[in-house]
Amino acid sequence: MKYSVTKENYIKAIFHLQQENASVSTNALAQALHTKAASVTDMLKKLKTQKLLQYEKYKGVKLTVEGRKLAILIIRKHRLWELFLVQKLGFGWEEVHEIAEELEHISSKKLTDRLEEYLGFPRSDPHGDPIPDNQGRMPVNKQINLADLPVNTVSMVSNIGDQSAEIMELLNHKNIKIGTRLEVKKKFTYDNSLEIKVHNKAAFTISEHLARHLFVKYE
Amino acid sequence: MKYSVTKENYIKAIFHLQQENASVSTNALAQALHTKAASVTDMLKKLKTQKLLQYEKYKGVKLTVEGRKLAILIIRKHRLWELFLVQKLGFGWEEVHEIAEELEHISSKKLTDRLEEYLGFPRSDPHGDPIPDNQGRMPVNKQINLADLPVNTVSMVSNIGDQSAEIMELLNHKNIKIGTRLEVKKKFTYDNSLEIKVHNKAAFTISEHLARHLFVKYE
DNA sequence: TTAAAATTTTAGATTTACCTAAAAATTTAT
DNA sequence: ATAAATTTTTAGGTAAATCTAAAATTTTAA
Repeated sequence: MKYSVTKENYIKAIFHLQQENASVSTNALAQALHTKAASVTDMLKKLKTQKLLQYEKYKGVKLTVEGRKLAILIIRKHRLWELFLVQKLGFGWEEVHEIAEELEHISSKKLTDRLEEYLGFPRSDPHGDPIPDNQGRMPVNKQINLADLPVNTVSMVSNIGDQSAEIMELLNHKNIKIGTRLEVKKKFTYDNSLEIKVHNKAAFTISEHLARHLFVKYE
Repeated sequence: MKYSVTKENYIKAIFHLQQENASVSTNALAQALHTKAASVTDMLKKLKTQKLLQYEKYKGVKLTVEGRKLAILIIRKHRLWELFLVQKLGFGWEEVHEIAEELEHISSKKLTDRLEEYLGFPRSDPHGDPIPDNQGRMPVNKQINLADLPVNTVSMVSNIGDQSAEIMELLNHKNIKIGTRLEVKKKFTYDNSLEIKVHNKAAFTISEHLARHLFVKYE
């Protein structure tokens, strides 16, 4: 079955918003897709008839097994292309997201599988997100929010929970990227800011807001 | 300026049909794009207002400088991706055309230029077609139709003038591909079939129809 | 618990790319 | 040169994806 780019984007957005099997609201989708609630309602009806999701008026939406499969395939392609752009074409990891948004809709399954092979069957993309295999199995990254990391524990930045240019600017300035090893030295309860230390450089402070968007692995 | 995939396909088709600055007919376009003449007329009006082409009712269509630039960019991307698929991902040269039809619409200019660099600034694609550079300059391949090749002249297959699976099947069977060195041993005026000889294998006969779709370089 | 607020859906339009059928213009062939 | 054939355009309509405005439903909060 072949779906339009628009439909694929709906499915992907629902997948990303659908935490713990909870259903996704029309408004949340409208915001994520930069469109209006009325448009979302229209589209959900169409996607329902295509059995990609379960939808009841006023009750929100959940992906079916079929829908989830499609979402994972799109994410697989997105992440493989991101890694290709960084690893083979020398792009910076902060500039590949936008290009991968287009490449993820290229349909050839053979291309996806060959690309994966060419990249050596990677397990995660340049942002640290896991890459689903060609059976749709997604490796689970045991990671924790930096704000929840105990003090004095060495950890490695494994994920950035936001793709905006703004966070990238800040992280570049602070010299933090995927793979950066750091530990939390102190937590300030006043504003929940954190004092962290990278490698053996001088410690510095980051906001709670930033910490909440950084994920780390440890032990 | 960003154009829809459909519009890009119209521009590309006009470019390919527009020989020697002659204008292209509505019907020819309809056939090339697998659509109807009425739809073509509609679209030509839109593309005219976007200044991509010159169009007068009943007089056919020609690309403007702007339109030609766009066409060449699309062809550049198409051919770079084809080469990438063959050279880096190990695809057969007969299976890449269809995939490149999708990849040629990826918009990032930086991606195109990086891909070109990654491939070592190639001058032609796996079918032997020249790849335009990032200034839109297209190397001219001096090639001749195999049917017009003088007898007993060693030449090299440089281009296949048809992308169909059918011609590929035949060529695979005959063991002919881009780069194959061959010479014409005899021309039969009865049906214009040709006896050709590849390397030092036994000579065999090909139809005029096939010969007309094979292009070679010699001297 | 019911009124106000927020969310969601419906109704009715718009734009893009396409279609068929019929009219208009051009080309070809007698 | 004019009638027939062909090509091209116009007119009017459809489906996909969007919109605004208004109605329906659900949630929240006094």
